[in-house]
Amino acid sequence: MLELRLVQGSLLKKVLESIKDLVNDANFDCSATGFSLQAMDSSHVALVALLLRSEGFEHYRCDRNLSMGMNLNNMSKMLKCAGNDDIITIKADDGSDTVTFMFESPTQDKIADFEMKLMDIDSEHLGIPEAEYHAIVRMPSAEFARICKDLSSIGDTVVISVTKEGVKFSTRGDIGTANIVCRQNTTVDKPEEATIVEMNEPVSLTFALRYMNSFTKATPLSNTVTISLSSELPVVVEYKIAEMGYIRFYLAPKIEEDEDETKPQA
Amino acid sequence: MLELRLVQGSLLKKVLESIKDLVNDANFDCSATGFSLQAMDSSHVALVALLLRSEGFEHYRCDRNLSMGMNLNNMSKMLKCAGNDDIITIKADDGSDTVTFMFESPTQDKIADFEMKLMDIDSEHLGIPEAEYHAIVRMPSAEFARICKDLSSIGDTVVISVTKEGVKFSTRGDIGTANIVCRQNTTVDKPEEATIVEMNEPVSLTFALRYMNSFTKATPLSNTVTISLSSELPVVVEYKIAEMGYIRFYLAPKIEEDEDETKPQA
DNA sequence: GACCCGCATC
DNA sequence: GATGCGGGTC
Repeated sequence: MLELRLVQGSLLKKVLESIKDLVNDANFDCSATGFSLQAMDSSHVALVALLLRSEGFEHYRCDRNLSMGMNLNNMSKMLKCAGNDDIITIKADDGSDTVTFMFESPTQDKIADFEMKLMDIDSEHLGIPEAEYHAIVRMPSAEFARICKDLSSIGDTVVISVTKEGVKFSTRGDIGTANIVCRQNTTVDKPEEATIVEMNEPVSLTFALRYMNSFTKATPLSNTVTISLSSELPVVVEYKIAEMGYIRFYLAPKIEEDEDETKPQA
Repeated sequence: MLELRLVQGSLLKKVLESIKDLVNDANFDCSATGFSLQAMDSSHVALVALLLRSEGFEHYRCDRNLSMGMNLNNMSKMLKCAGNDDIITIKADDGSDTVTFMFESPTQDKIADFEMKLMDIDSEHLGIPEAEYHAIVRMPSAEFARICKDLSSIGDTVVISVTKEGVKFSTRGDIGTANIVCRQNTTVDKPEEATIVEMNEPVSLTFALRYMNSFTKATPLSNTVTISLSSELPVVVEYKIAEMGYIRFYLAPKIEEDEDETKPQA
């Protein structure tokens, strides 16, 4: 028996908006710890890891670990039927092949329940080791989204370079080149507007903008984004979900080629 | 000679927006009583009845009864040329095969007139008997529209069930099922936000969501919608038009089939 | 289905 | 002035 009551239902709506374009089907795993998901994108290049800790739910009952395979597109369709202020409850009986989403309007005048069929999905759950990163950049999520969108109109890949001074996003395409430098800036009024660079050693890595732009769909979930970089490791793009957990996107860097061959294929 | 001056011209614009997708051609009937229309939708399944009473017009002159056949798409194109604050005057000479729409801007700085050809349309004007309904639901029109839209992302038909407690909208489709319950609620601050259920006996009827979603195009005309249901009778979905009349949509229920065959074809 | 723009609301 | 919602376009 599973029953998770999330007062801020819009969080779950946003979570689905941010991953449904990347992943078609995925298992949601419920345990005493929380509600989580780990999945590769459809082309098996990027990885999404979501965690919503049990403490973030108003009510969290999970009698035993449960893995529920869902079609994220269908799940998203159902969640779109919830109002942004609705309370969302996720229910499943043990052994059932369906999950129920219940939406309560703030006034309790409208109560909706949506039942969705579950699917069998075999997914290898990767253990993702905690790693030391050469550099960790924290910056406003909207700014990062804007940069990725802007650069993708020029080129297909972005080179992210971190130095003590800040972080540089560069691209190159048929029509020209672009470099956007964000200087470290901690003296801003509001902490969520700060750009903070923690650097152990300089690093410069290349990524496909197509995936970066997918990741930035999670921008509504958090004011800030954290980008963790090491040479030879996948970048981690993390959006914290207030009081509950995070959504993290992992993407392997492209192998750097010659300077004048900056558009290698994946 | 016909001359109808409607100060709130946006009403007429909204009326056309709400029926032009349902009905291609229709006769507008003018009499001393008012300006009215009754027409079946193009697939002959739903019926629209519009009434704009003469008292709602600033000036209403209709020397003798007149039936004017119009292509609603063309009429809508012309009305789109009127500003939302414009005063609209409808003019026709006896025996003429055209109608003229005149638009006056609020400041009188712009006066436009659009002449449209009339068409011969033979339409049986159905007498619609006043009926006793098993249940009448009044609810915010935007909420009803939202429910119809949401459910249509899951299934093709909606079952509307009224009990003393409230009204339930249900559907079923390939990806799952949905039930939305709206409880009776008269204690709300604003009367237009209330949900009121008058029930003589419980009723449960099935309708094609495609038509319901067409009807809800009339939502801008009124804050509330009234849904009148009886078994074996067409449902009436009514939007009152302030100070002037109403627009009503009639739709026959689908014949209920077995529980496990809930998606019959029209 | 995703993206962009305009309108309405707070 | 900023944010959220809805409609239209690609």
